[in-house]
Amino acid sequence: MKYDFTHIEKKWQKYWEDNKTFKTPDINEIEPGREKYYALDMFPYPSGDGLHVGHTEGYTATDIIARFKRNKGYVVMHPMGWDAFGLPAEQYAVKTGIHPKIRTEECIAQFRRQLKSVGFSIDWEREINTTDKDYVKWTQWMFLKIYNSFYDEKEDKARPIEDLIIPEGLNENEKYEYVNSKRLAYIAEVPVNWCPDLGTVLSNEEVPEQVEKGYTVVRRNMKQWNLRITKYAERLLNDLNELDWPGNVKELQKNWIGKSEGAVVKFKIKTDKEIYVEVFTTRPDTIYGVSYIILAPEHPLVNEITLDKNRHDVDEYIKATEKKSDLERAELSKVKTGVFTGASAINPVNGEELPILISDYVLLTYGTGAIMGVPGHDERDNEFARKFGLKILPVVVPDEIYNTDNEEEFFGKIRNGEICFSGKGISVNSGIINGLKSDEAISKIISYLESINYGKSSIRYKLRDWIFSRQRFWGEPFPLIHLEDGRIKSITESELPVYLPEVESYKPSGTGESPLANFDFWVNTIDSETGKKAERETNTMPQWAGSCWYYLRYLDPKNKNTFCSLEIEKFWMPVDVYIGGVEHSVLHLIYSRFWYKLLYDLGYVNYKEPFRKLFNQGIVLGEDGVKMSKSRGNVINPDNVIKNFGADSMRLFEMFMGPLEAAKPWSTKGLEGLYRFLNRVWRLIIDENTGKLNSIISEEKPEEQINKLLHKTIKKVTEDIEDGDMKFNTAISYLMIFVNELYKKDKISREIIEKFILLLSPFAPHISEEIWERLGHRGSIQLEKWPEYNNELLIQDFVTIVFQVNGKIRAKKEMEIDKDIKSLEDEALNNENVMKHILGKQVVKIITVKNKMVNVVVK
RNA sequence: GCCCGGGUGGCGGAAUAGGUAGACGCGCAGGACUUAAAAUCCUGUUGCCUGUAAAGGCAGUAUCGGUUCGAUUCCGAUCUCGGGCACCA
Repeated sequence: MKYDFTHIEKKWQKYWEDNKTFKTPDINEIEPGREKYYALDMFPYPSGDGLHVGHTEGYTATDIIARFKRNKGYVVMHPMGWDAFGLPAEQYAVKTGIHPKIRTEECIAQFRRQLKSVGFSIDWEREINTTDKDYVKWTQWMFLKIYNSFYDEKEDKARPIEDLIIPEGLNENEKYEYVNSKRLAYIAEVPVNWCPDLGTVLSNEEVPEQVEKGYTVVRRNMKQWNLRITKYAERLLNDLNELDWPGNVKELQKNWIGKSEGAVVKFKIKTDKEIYVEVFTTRPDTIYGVSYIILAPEHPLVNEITLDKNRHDVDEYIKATEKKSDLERAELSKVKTGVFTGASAINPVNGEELPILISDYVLLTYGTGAIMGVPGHDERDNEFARKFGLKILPVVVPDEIYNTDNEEEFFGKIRNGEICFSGKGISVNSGIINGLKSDEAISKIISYLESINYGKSSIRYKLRDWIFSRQRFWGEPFPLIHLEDGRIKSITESELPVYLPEVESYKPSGTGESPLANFDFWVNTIDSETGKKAERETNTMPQWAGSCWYYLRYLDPKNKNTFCSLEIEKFWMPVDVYIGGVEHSVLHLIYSRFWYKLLYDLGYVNYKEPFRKLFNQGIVLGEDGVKMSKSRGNVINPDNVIKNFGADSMRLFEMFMGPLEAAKPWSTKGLEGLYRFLNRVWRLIIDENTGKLNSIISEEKPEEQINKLLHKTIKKVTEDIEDGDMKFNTAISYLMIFVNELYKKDKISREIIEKFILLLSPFAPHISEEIWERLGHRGSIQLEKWPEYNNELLIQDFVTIVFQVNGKIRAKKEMEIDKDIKSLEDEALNNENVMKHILGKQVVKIITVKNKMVNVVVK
């Protein structure tokens, strides 16, 4: 009987399903003291294209770990679900008039079938779908918790809005406005990325993806819902330290959060009125080198301070800026532009008069939207000053130039714009901070500015609040209503979920509102508390909403009372290993961390961080070495691979291609190699004529040499799975070496074979189950104990000693282990080839490393 | 421009508390089995040179230099590929 992978794989997939082999026990069924392991995959968006080999690569890695941990005695959580809200289903609905829910179900069915065909050890009873009413209910519930919370700066955590202390003396309306201004979800007129083709706004993070697809994105001011993620900037940054994440992802998040420490400084505007402009700077020590002030064109002060004679130019400039998208603003910026407002400001440290300009290289959204121009020590300011002929002053010198003969030359070069020094050094021409190192100068000048009430230290982040609304149909509606008096109110929890209507048209409204705005029957509602007329909020949430917390719902998927019980959450969280694509490094992973921290603040979860260990799988390239794409026709379909070679071969090959994080090309030839390996395993153990065990398998005790190799293999495979590097390629190569060795034997102990099959089983579970059964066992191999290795058996009797002369290898010799240094050296010096190379030369010294090498140094 | 990560045979990739470079697989070449092919099995496979052979020599981990008895591994400079950020003051 040949290795009939199709038959074997179907048989065991059915067995696993019938016997609920991978069912994770309920919390009260778990024996006390048993260790848990939570192996999580980034759940897929079920697209119409079906699963691709990139999905299966990451999922295979997680599955290997999950299966291994079960064998190791852990109670394992290994679930799967669907991130099913999303644009493709909606666009399909616009085209066909079929409700996205229906299309989504079709796609899910396809994905589910495919995932099952790979043999992943998933507990399918925990399957979740972000578009289910039950799931949407809890996403909306969480939104309400966020909406009804504020950030307590003193306690540094979110708290329920009821705890907010409202200042005395406010009238009803002011109270309402005050509370709204503190909510962690708020509506605001903000510049957004509007995509006319899609009829929706996009988050900054989403823009590049859609632009790549050929959609245009423009900048436009719109009222949008925002989440105050910026309140969590510091915690999101600090808590990265405790995570076992790839360094580059931590770095990416760090850059994204973009913390800068510096100061805000007030400059008085030279008029008879008391107006000040505030700037943010990381280098307040350069304040004596300021030669002008620049405001962002949108800065609220611009209109107020502009002189009549400059007004025309300023207005023109603002108009031109408005037309530019962010992208253009950045790109065109190679040549800096700007105009004078005619106004000037006073430098608080020396009374200097400074012209005020506007320029689009200053961004309203960062810092205070205004900067102090220090052209001697900032590249951008330098470029600007040279273009506009503004004065350049040297106020910092590098340590090595300070107080040397080169100082004057350096000053000259700064003044004429030849060089710009943005590093730290020593302050000069700087009044009270002369002679101080930059860091000291910074603290001293800040103290001084504080003392005269003209500035204070300040920390700024690049991270912006999260624009949380989308003008789409296929997303979670906001559980909010608009009353006739214009007020916004959250609906009561008992009314959740607010689900999407059954309609026939999904086209954008054209007004910039969500398609939901088209359906009066859905929009018009009644405030359940007062019975008054109200309209539903028609925006929907972004796709990230559902993926912010799905890993929690798996733990307690059927709970009607809460999204996940606190006790269950405590047992299973945090996630022990989370595998997915690097493209989610800043989007999904920062949003989920934020969301989880918020739930933590409000007492709904037990930990500070959700994902203890993160790993990014690399992409699988096409056979031609470039990214797989339909247009190139180099897409590999897992269905075909499984049909032709089996799921076990595919799993094995995807792990054998190389380290998990690397981008690697697919190779059908390579896949065949792994298929060949499995055939070798099969034929080694099974007699192809009878289907019974091969006659070379004996009940005798294992032979010593092969037993030693087995234990070496156990050690390697165990460590490769456990160490977290996800280098399964080397584990598999050891399994191959072992099989190659077995092929040289004419008798193999059954014990050896059984342990080997256990080692193979996480990688190639179907064939392993089948062989395990044919070896006479009942029940799944998943229930067996993982083999342990015996350290004593790892000790080698012989080692190869290398003999070198002057570092060049001249001979090698097999020698008994642990030979003393003297006998190693004697052996080396007596070696024919060594002698040849030291002949006629003087031996200077001999360097010997026990069990490794002898190096004879000669002159 | 800035930050991060890489450059090892024909290919995917092994091996770094400095100590046998190229494990394992693919491909290729030769052989066995077969009428033949496929499948399978065995042998070889970094390059160059000497040698019938056994064997030996030289070079070699992007390039150049350094430290060392010894460097793919450590240090410096350069080239190059990939990813991220990109006026963040």
